[in-house]
Amino acid sequence: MVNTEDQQLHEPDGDPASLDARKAAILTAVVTEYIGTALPIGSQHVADLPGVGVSSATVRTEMAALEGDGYLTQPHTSAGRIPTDKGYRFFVDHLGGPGPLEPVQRQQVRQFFDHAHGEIEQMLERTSGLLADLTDCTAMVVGPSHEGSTIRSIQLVGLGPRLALLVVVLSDGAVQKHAVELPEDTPEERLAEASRHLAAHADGLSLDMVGQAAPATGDQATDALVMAGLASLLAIRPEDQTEQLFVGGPSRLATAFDAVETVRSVLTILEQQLVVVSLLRDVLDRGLSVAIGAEHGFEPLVSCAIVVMPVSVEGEKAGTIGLLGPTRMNYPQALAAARVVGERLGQRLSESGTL
Amino acid sequence: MVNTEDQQLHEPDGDPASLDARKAAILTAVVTEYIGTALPIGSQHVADLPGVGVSSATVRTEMAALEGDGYLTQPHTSAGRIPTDKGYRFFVDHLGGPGPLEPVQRQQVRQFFDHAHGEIEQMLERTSGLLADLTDCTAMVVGPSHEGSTIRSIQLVGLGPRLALLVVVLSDGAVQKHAVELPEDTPEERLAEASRHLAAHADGLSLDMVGQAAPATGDQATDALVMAGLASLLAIRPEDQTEQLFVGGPSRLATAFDAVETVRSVLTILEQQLVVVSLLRDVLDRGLSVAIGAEHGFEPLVSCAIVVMPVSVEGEKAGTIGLLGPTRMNYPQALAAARVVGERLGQRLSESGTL
DNA sequence: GTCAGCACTCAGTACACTGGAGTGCTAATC
DNA sequence: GATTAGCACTCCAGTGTACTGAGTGCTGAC
Repeated sequence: MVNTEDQQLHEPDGDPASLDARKAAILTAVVTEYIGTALPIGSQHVADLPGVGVSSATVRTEMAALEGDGYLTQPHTSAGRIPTDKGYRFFVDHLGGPGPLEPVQRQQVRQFFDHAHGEIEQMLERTSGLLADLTDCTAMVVGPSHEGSTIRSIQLVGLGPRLALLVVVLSDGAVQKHAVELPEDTPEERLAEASRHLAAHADGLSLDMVGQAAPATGDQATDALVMAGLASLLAIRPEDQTEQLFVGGPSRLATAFDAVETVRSVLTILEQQLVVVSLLRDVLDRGLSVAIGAEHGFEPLVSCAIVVMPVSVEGEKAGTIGLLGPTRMNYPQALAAARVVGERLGQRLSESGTL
Repeated sequence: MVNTEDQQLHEPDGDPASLDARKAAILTAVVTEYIGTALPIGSQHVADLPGVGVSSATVRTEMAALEGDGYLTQPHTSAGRIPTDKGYRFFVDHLGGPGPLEPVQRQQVRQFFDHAHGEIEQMLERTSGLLADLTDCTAMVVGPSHEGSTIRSIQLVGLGPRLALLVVVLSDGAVQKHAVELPEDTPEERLAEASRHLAAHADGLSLDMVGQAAPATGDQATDALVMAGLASLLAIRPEDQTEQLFVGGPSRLATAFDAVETVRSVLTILEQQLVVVSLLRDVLDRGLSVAIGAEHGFEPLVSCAIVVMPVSVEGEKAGTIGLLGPTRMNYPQALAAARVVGERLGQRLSESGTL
């Protein structure tokens, strides 16, 4: 009876923002403790925590109310409470910012970026490893999209009598290559000649635009080469133009879940780059930085939570960072790590002018 | 090579090459059945199999003998037998060749290589996926080493006022790139000029040799650029010159093992590219095509078996294929898949002239 | 040498019992 | 009216016992 009234008062239709201070404190305590121990949390345990200041009996009534409102649940009648996805959601929404990183970790990040240099792909790959180390989650790093970038250089390099490699450098520093089989033995000079024509035609264009016919060169054999090069360019497009995904520390999944079947299914998802990339984009598009349980609408990952963080270079979106863990992942830590690494990565990318 | 013969000729104790026909048949039956069911195999079950033709009692005595010789073991007294690593070793050594592939799979391989084209890295990556599909093991594909290959093209491409990208094309079709930060704003023409000098100096050299000082150009600013380019080349060396590793289907590990801890530790190994690459090389160097349990001497993988297969292009070693699974993996199938895919991959690589 | 028969072993399952952690409820207290 | 101590209740986890059945080793007969 009392409960029903309470529900109607506090719960217009599942308003997670309105919990009185004590309920919020207890819920937060349960979430924090459960994240740490992975064991159901009992009322006594919560009452013993500093800062709660009420007896276990009071905690019990509050917990019962929280369960009624869907923030907590019990594995079985005589067990402690564990948070529901809604409980985690409240927790995350009321964190008040990502919070700071441990000094040791801060140091680790600084050191990493001080020593990072050279190739962007390699750096992204290693960044995923760093994130996995920092958070004990599986990390996903999506590289910048080549969508807006234009061709800075295009060149045919002879590798054999009938084989050449088309090497394209984009304005964002990406390099694409494609083997071109030649119909006939082609001397080096003709390749160079064709390269010049291709470059003249394609320089400054985006990969999408380049397919249009190039002007004739006057020499038939060279024209054929140019055409072959353009054809290869077209072949690149669908395959390699999507953002690259780097997954770091998949083994952490086996630490996070103790059901091998869960590990298997999540690993299977991670093997599908396209799925992962679009999942991250999807979460980001919906304005979330954390997707808990079923929130992302992707059934195979209901037992997971995802933290996303855009990486931007001078205001432009230049990639995404993602962290994948169990719903009871350490959100403050994960958010902090994602934010710090995201910022530093953005800086690093803008320093090396990759946009 | 020599090792294999040696091993088979003088065996320390208990000669694995000499088991009488019936023992061999029973051992083979146990291995085959256990590979299929993952359950301990009882004497009755073996006696029921076609081709055995003796009673369960006889099978029992033979099994007891096989256990005494270390080919079989019992999880507990009243259970059936499961093969030991020595048992698997005997099985593999007496397979009499990899055996054929299922027609469906053969078709799958053909189709794959008919549609494979373009980038070598992408092809290797997909090959690892194909192998995982075919064998239900985790597949490892090691790309060709760039060791002997020489520089075919070298070019500085301007990406921003103070940033250039050094793009190096090797004779085997590999493309390496490295960001070069420029001390001052550099016009396009000077980059081109420096590129020409770099190319003249480096063309035909291996990456190892290129570090030597290039002749002066006469222009100081250009010289500085050339030096910066050479410095970047040196920076590439240790990092990226090792063979690339592509891992396909790590989720299969979670199917193969039901202890989540095993999955975790094997996944952790797979995250260390260098370790995996050198492990595969090591097994290959010892002349083995299968390493079972502790045979590879790598403690974290004692519960695994590894199948390796060199990929060669016109007699030259051009990469390695590896399959990783539990010791009770399907050896005939794995060997068959590795052989067929290895051959086709070698053909494909030689067609596209990547050596 | 092979095999049917038999006693034996032991994992797995089912069942009952217990201890303890944790709950919900209620009545007393502030 | 909110808080809390007290209490009865629930249910998991752990333990002990009994039973089953798959599989073994051994033995004696063919």
